[in-house]
Amino acid sequence: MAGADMPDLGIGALARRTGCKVETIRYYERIGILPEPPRNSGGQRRYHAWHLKRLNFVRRARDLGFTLEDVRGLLRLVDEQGHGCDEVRTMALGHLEAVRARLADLKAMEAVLGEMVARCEGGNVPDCPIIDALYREPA
Amino acid sequence: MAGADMPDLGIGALARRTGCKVETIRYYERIGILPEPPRNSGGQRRYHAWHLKRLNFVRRARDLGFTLEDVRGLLRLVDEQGHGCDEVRTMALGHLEAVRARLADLKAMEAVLGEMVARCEGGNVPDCPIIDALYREPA
DNA sequence: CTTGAACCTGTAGTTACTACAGGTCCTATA
DNA sequence: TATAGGACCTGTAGTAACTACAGGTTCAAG
Repeated sequence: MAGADMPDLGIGALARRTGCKVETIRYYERIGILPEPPRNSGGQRRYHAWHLKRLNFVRRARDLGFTLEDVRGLLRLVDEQGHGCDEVRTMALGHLEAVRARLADLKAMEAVLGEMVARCEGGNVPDCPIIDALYREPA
Repeated sequence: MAGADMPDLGIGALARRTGCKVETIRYYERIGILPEPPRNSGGQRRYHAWHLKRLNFVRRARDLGFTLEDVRGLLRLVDEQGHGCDEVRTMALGHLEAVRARLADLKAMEAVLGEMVARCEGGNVPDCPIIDALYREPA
């Protein structure tokens, strides 16, 4: 029996519960990622559990590196009842490949940087091996 | 005896030799990364070997993931004669750490994505395990 | 001399937010 | 009930690092 049943949330409370910033939530609404919530008599946004769930979905997908366009696609698939699991899988696989490519890039960068720094251990030589390395091998 | 002595280069030739786009070169000039070259009688930019060397330096540093601000700092150090090798080393080390942190992030992403996709292998279940995974664990 | 590629400037678009400015509303306390 | 101050509102502009035009000039080859 933690939170009783939750009537509705202001934008700040939603932000706290999802880890998004308030401005980000309004931004998602503006670009159509999060639907416009109802407003109270004073014109302020009131969110329900549904919005919380959806925003958490968005945030998790973003954390995993999906672009907002990807997220838009995933949400579309989620919203079609009986969504095609293979479409979702295809998107996730494509993204996984992109992540792996980026990983390979970063590993190469790490190797070059690591070697540059290691060669420099010596200290204060007049012609720095790091600068030299940057001038050499334009890839 | 490859290229004889090279008198000067138009912006397009410089672009071809460095792998930068023409617009990028003009952009670097605008923001002060690449100094303004002399112009010919018609007002077009003429580059020399020095610019080629400097732009290659910039490009290589960018390829290694240094920001333009980093590059600005590196160039400043390069231009001070008797530059401090330890300053350069500190920058490179800092950057190496950033790269390693990003690598760790990406590896975590890869693991989660990989597992999501693997659980989905089965095919066309009505409630997709990937979507489920995105709804679960808001991290 | 003509044509078409290369070049010029200046501005706006991209991604995914973030940060104001200048106001209105809500709520708790005195 | 008055009021203080936090939460909220809209709209715009800024960030990084380019990229992509539009609407013109210049260059070089034939």
